[in-house]
Amino acid sequence: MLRVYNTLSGKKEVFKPLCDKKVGMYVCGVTVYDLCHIGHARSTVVFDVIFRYLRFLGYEVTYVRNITDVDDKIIKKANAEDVECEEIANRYIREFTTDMEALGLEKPTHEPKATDHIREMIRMAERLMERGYAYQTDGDVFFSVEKFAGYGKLSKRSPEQMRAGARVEIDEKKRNPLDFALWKASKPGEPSWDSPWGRGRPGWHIECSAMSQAYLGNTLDIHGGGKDLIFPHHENEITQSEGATGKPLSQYWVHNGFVNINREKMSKSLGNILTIKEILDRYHPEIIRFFLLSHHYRSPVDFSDRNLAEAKMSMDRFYSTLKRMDELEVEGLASQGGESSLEEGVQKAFEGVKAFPERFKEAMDNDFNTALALGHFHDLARNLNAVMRDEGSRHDLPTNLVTSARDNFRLYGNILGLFQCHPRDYLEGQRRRELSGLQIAEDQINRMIRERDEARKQRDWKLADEIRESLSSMGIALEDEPDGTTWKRK
RNA sequence: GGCGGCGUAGCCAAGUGGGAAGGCGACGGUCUGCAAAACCGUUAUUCCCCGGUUCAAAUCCGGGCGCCGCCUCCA
Repeated sequence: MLRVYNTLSGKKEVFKPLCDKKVGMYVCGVTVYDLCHIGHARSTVVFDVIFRYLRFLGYEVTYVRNITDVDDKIIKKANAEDVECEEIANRYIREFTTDMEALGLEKPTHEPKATDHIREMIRMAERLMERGYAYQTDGDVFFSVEKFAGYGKLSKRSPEQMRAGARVEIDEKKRNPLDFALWKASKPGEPSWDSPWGRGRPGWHIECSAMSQAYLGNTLDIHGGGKDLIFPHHENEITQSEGATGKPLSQYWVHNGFVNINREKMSKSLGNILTIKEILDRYHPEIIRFFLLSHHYRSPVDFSDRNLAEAKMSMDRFYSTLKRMDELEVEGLASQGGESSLEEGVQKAFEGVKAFPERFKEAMDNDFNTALALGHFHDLARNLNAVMRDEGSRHDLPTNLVTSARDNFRLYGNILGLFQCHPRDYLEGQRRRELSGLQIAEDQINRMIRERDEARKQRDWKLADEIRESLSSMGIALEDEPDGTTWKRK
């Protein structure tokens, strides 16, 4: 039974969609004015995993992730480069799509752009005018916060509290400083659309209210996004949507925590923004996913070389285990073994493999505890390594042990977007990334490995060790395996 | 100032009423020409501090200390 932490109630609640087996999920996507960073990666990976897990549970999920393509920052950038807003938006939509594919994210069911739904936004603003929640000043339309009784219920603060510490700019056109724009009169040089209030463009929050309604109806099952969106964005969405429809906007509100860089908040002003592209240059996408998923989605995570190196080590270990299993499958195994006659270690591995699906599910059912789920993968790998390590008897392992273990990695790994590569491709992909930071070319490494092999055949251990030491000083570590010597970056 | 969250081993990190998961590191061992990898073992009598509730608290309540986020169209 799945339980989900709901920001609205501040508690974990049993997940029960409105409509039996169907789930409507809306997640706030990106504003396309710049390259995406590791924080966007976290949010999209977290909701990608939630999407996959819900489908695994048998739900038919409609997942909507919007693209904000009309916004102050886009306009600013377009003016700076003296191009159309559309050009900026399209450029960064392309980059965003490339990044998402690289991270192995599934495509949402719908990815609507704000500019394709202006009509719905105008209609919602009109409705709010009709119902007395909104007012017009010149060409602007504002939502009147004090008309909506529940204002502050998501972010847990009252309008009085907010006014006390208000840092919002005083806008002469607003009746109350906390009121927010549904529609903005456009200035020259800005994109604009016809509306009952003259040429203008939508406010930020209205796009999500209008698009979630267009694709998923009045009440969603899950509405998600980064923690920073709780206020004001999601608070305002609730206010608008519920003001317009009289129905709850979403049953469950899910928010992911932030990514810090070396314990500092990532921000433009600190200049420590790490883009997804920069990280992908150095780490295999599954390492990034593993790193993100080894923390609970609501906790902050700290991105640092040390922490990423740790994630890499874990992934290397998993793929070494997978590689060993693949080799065994190719080399051939004993046929189905009767479980009763097996030795203790094999018995234990068998039990681990059989218990895995239940353990995995239990972890994920508890508010998507991916960190615990990954712990179970570690247990699985350790048990398997233990029985595969003995060269003499490992070919006596029962086929069904190895195949069901492999299935666990493939099937449950898929929910996390991990362990989906061929081990060779993973190891080589990561190695290629690491080589680019070193002073040595791959063929030179291979040449030195051959020389060392020759020396070892002659039992010239001194020369062999010198070559190994020489490579080591260049950051290359060697591993002698039964079928030859491989290398990796230290 | 208001609101919210966090503090678990040298480090990373689960656990939210009754066993302190898992990983990294370290140390000892098996294996190896020596290594590495892999495996085995050891590594938190105790969960920031002080009180309280309870048969029982890392977990609930009160107070303190420390860190962080939001209150700015930042995921």
